[in-house]
Amino acid sequence: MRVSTRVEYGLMALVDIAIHSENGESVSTTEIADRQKISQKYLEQILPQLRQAGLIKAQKGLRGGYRLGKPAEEVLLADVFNALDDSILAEMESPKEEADGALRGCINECLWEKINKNLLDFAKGKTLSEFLVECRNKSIQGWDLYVI
Amino acid sequence: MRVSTRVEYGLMALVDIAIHSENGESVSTTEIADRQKISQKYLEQILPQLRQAGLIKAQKGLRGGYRLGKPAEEVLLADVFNALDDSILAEMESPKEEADGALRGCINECLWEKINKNLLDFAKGKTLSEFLVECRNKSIQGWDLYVI
DNA sequence: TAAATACCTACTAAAATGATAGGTTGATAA
DNA sequence: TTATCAACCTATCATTTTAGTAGGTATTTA
Repeated sequence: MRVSTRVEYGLMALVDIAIHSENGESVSTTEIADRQKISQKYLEQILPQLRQAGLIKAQKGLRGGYRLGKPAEEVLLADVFNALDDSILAEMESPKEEADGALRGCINECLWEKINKNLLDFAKGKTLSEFLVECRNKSIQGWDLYVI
Repeated sequence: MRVSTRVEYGLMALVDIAIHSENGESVSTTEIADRQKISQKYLEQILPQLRQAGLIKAQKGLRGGYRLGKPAEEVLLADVFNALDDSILAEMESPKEEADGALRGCINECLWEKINKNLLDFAKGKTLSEFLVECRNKSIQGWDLYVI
């Protein structure tokens, strides 16, 4: 399954922010873009979406930047998906889309709904804090995540 | 999660072929396109891919058409995915793609690999025959699937 | 007041998607 | 033998999505 760079970059930014704001400082897009090798201008479009979803908080002006909007234990992968990509969990809340024919509708009910349910369950059960632990473990194992 | 029309139409065609070739006759693209309200010319691009994957067999010429290439119990959803869409199960066999940075790589390992594994398990466990049963049940419940 | 920062809007190049169109080959039935 | 129907092949195309680039505005702090 393919995932957009928006989601990928958004997740990377979240991890970066979580780790580098632990001292109480805000983390700027410039820092994130430099560390994670992401286009700053592209990030500037992504992070406001995470802010609107309440996942991060912004501080404007000199020495401003981002912090987490809530504890990392409460930031769910599903929230990130919903904030950055309409399609991933599309079937989640939307009333079932009209299928042209009945066989098509049957396929939707029998397959896609189950697949989406599986994905949703996974995404709702995965927190940023869990994810941070896994990343730190990787880092200890010799990865250079630019996070420690 | 979004799915391409190629996969959707391919599945519809497989169900249609399975049901309408039970009497031993081949099923033509014209029939499928008419019954399922799919562009015939578009179907003509999709079905050869299913044939190359061995899921259906083609018979050229007058009174020709398609039949299943193997028993419906052996046709897996995963096979259909692989035949019609490069990206759905992309991570399945391919050697893990190079991630730019280590954090990106970590996200790939910790998240996408698990998500793809879940999807793959589901797709490998779902057979066309199971699917046919579900479709017939729907049909009995009042759906008009043009399949009975 | 200068610098750094988030934020906003518009634009764009490239790729993917969802077809449409026309022609070729092969099998069958009359 | 020939007309017809069928799979098959290749090219083209319009639209949408993706992945950015670019430039400017508003806000905060030192």
